[in-house]
Amino acid sequence: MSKANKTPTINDVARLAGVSKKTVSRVINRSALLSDDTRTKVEAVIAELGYVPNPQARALALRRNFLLGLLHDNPNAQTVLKVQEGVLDAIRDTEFALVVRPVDRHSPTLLDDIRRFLEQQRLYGVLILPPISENDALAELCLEMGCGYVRMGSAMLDDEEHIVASNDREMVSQAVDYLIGLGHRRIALIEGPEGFRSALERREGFLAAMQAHGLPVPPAARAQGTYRFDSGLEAASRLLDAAERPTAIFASNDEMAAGAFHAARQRDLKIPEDLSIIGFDDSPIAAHIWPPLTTVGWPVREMGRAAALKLIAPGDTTARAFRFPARLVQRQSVGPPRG
Amino acid sequence: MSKANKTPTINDVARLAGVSKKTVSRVINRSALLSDDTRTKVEAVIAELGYVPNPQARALALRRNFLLGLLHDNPNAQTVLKVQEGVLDAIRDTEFALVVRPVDRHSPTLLDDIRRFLEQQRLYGVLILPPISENDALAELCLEMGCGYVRMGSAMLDDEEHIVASNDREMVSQAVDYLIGLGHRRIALIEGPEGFRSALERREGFLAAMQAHGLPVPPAARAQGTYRFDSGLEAASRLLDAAERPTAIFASNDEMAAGAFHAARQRDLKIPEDLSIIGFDDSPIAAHIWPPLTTVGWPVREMGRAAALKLIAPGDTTARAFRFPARLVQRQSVGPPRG
DNA sequence: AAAGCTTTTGACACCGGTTTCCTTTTTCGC
DNA sequence: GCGAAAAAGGAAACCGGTGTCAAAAGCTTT
Repeated sequence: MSKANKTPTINDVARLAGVSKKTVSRVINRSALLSDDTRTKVEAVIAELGYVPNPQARALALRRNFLLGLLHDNPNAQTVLKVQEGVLDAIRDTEFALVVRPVDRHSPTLLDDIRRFLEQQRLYGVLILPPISENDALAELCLEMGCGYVRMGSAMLDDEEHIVASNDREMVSQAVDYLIGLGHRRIALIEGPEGFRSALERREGFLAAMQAHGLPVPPAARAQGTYRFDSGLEAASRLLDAAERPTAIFASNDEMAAGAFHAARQRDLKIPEDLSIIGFDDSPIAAHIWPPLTTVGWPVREMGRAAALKLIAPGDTTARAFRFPARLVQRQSVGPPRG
Repeated sequence: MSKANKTPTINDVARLAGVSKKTVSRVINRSALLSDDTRTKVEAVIAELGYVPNPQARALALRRNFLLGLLHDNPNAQTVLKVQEGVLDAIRDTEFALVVRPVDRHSPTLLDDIRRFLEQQRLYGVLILPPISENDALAELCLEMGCGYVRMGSAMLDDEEHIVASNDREMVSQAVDYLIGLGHRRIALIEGPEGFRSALERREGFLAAMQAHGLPVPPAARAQGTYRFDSGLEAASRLLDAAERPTAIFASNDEMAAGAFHAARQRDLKIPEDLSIIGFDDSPIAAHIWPPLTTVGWPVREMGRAAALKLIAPGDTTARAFRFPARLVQRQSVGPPRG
């Protein structure tokens, strides 16, 4: 009576069930060494009281908590959210929760900020999204702090424990093969910014496919962007004003592809009749521009799920895949070249 | 020597400083009753050891933790992420962290799932994003569980403690005034789905502005969508095929506006010459379609920050504002009507 | 019935903080 | 110089769980 209305603790359960705390603890943790009798009895009391173990107390006693962190630099809102959903898929029905932490890639105190964050929150592990997942110092920091980590991205490192990656290079090659198969010969590339592993992989995939078919890639058929809309517009403008106008463009992400759409429109080029465009990411924008953009999509949500599983169930071999296949999403921005 | 490499605890600090735990605790919590002498001494040891208090132990002792939750139903990735950033602005340099929890609005077990989530994580408080922020049962659940909460959205309730809202109605009115000022008379509305407060507010804002100018809104000038791209396309198709074709359309969000673009294009209507379109949200897509979409943007990040402050510093009156102004973002999808 | 196992259970210390309450020291007025 | 009040600091209990280890109970075996 007197202690009404407080959330019940393990002690309350123990008292009501007439057993010790430890026994209740055993029931909670599904310990094998328990008679069915006591188990049933304790479970009844737990149900009656609506008892839920206090996660902070557990975290303290076990000397580890059940918080996963997500470090990201907002490259693409949709991607970040899909990863969050994937992580949630993985931790559903567990006691884990997901803590997010946006960071500023360009901050000079980036590493210190993250260190303070890890010290303060004592996370079980963190997921690191591209592009900051490419920062090796960050991975070392996690190691040093004894914090589990998984890096996501289009990385080339073969570190099965700490990497969940897509296979950008191969996918871009396939996309370019597809263009070539349709008859395109003059295919231009809008590549991503220097220093991004994804930009590198996509470029290499592009060049490899062209070379495999013996097609030249003159400097005028390559332009660099920043992964942003404006830069795609600019890059495409340069490409389309070249002497030998390309009949197709591969853009290293959808935003830049959208910029290229704009550049084509300014020049009265019809898509896909005068110009085919392929993007990368399958972001929402791809479906919402006109004509809908053919692009390469990677299974972000599944990757988020796999990354989380790698942290919380490292023994689970079903989650050991670490290189995920992407697929070409065919919409309406690609056709055979004119004539 | 022997206990090397473990993260230092309050006991280690106490021993090295030659004081009791309690004194160290006093230093951490900036208690007033302490001599400067001891304070300096203890602080030196803390710095030397790189001691950081264990948040789980603190949470246990204080009977409350420092976790804020974000409940959302992914209406719009960009919005969710901006809110996350706003919350991070608010909790920077505090010990709070942000836990995210996507939910499925249509799940029959929605409330139970959230209840379990709150029971398990024992959050300090939660932020609820639209559209699930409109669910009153959810707010009651939080109250019942003793969990602080703030609802965000375009709500009409005047509950300064628990609401952070934008002023959709007034903003839509202004947008429509703007169209009328340019000379438009036949203005159509694509409204959001039944049951969304935001859809309601935006519709009311639209109708109020039309009525204020004595302009009729025949049934053929109204169509309902689901807030999704496809529905905008369909709705606009109906509107544009009506006997009296409108010269301007207000769409209740940007995605549907993008769908309307598509419908206009199918009918060879030029934007803005033949048809002006205004959207709502200022989502990334608005800047990435062609022509760039004039739209109404609301200060999502600031609202996220305000919502978080309401939870963690309820006394702070600078954050008491609860109705945020939106603003018209003028791009290129609006012009005077032809002729 | 006693001895010897195995299974089940509980007492107690501990995780790393905070709170309560009490003792010691300092300050200060007279 | 003394007593009293105020300031400073410490001992022990507590928050709600888990780990260790030993005791109790149940079951064979002889």
